Amino acid sequence: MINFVNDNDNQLKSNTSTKVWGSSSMFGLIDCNNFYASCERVFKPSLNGVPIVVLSNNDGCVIARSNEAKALGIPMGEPAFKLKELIETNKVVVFSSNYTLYGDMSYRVMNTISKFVPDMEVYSIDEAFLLFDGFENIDLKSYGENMVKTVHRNTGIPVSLGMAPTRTLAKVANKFAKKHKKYNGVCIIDTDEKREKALKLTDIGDVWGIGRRYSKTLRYYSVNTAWDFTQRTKSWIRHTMGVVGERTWLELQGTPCLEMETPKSKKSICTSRSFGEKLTELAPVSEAVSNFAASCAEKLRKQHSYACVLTVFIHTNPFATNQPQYYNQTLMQLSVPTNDTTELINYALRGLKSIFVKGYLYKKAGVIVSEIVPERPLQGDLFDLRDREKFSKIMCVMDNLNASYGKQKVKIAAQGFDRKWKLKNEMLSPCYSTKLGDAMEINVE
DNA sequence: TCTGGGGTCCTAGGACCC
DNA sequence: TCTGGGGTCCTAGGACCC
Repeated sequence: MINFVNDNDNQLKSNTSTKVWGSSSMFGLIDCNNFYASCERVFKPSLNGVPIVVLSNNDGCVIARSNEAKALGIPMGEPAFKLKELIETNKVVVFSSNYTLYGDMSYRVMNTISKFVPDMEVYSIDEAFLLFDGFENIDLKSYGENMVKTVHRNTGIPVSLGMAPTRTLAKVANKFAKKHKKYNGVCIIDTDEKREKALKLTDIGDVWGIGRRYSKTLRYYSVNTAWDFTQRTKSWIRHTMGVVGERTWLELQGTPCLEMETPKSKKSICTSRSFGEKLTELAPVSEAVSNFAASCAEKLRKQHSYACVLTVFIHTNPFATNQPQYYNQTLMQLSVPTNDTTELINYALRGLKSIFVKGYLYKKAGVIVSEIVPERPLQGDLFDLRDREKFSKIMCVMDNLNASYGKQKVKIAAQGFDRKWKLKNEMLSPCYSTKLGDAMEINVE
């Protein structure tokens, strides 16, 4: 996702003087506030001011919270069943995740943002890095405020924007923009004074690139804030955290190490799910795995590539410590690179058979395709007996039908109809913005 | 009873070769 | 048969991100 540059010592700039960075090349990080919760709210304005949470697939744990829900102390990632009481007493509104809705809203947000900057990199469903290049004579603060307002007006989604000379600092700035109302949605770090102040107020665990593991280690060495981190020597950081930590260190000093990147096709694609109920027999697991393989194949065709390797894995519920545990996976080299649904299902089922052991309660399975190469004209292989041209045409027809008439209207028999494995989503909202023949206009304000 | 899913990069260690 | 060292490639696992 990210290009690394300036990885050598001579790129290190001195930061001892009070430097005012020019705005010649500033990075921006814009992201949606409480994205999934905000999406649900756009179409149900009656929920303004009401605590909302959105649950992960299978209604497992909390993956998004409105500000009101955060104020109730509902933590991110908390399993839903542990929150039952809190939810009932506080009348928290709960949604199953609706990725069709979020994906479409994301597209609208990104589309609006793209009109404002020469270059952007969509980093995740709810955030994007921006490059402010050639903005020397523009007041970035008011320009940014206008962006934030426009996105909200056009889509109904509130966003925050951080700007700074590096991506890691832009992330820091973004946190301030989100946290404090006085910033009006936009915070800029463009002087050394602001940088120092911001870093002193930033907990080490909140720095982009420093996760739970490293923050624990760092705290042990009395590195508690981002500022403490920058005060250590580069070689100490290198020794403790490797090159990744060193890059973060440089970025926090104001030396960019991470460049904007053009979208690349994925290097691996994974489809996996926990089952709605535990499965003991091969048949329903086969059905699930067929569907996962089909989904991988579809994703491959969408980015016009083939996979050379397919991995299948299955496992029991690791949280059920009183039950016998089993985890296994198998990796297969495909004889010919492919994105053909029928072929990938074949491999996946063969792999599954080789690792499936009867007698366990299976909770989850998945298919991963990797060693992804660009689609290219099909070459005849002496030992390849498959009529690839024919199957390629069939896939094309299938994709087109499913695009016009809805997902899974046409599928392979192995994908089945039982769907014993399918996940729970009992509190799903309608796909407001993408329902067929129901193109929806959003009105806010 | 009930604990997500999909990615990336880096490193250490083993296998193998010369 | 024994010995040493260095390079490369691959893989599994760890760390991080959203």
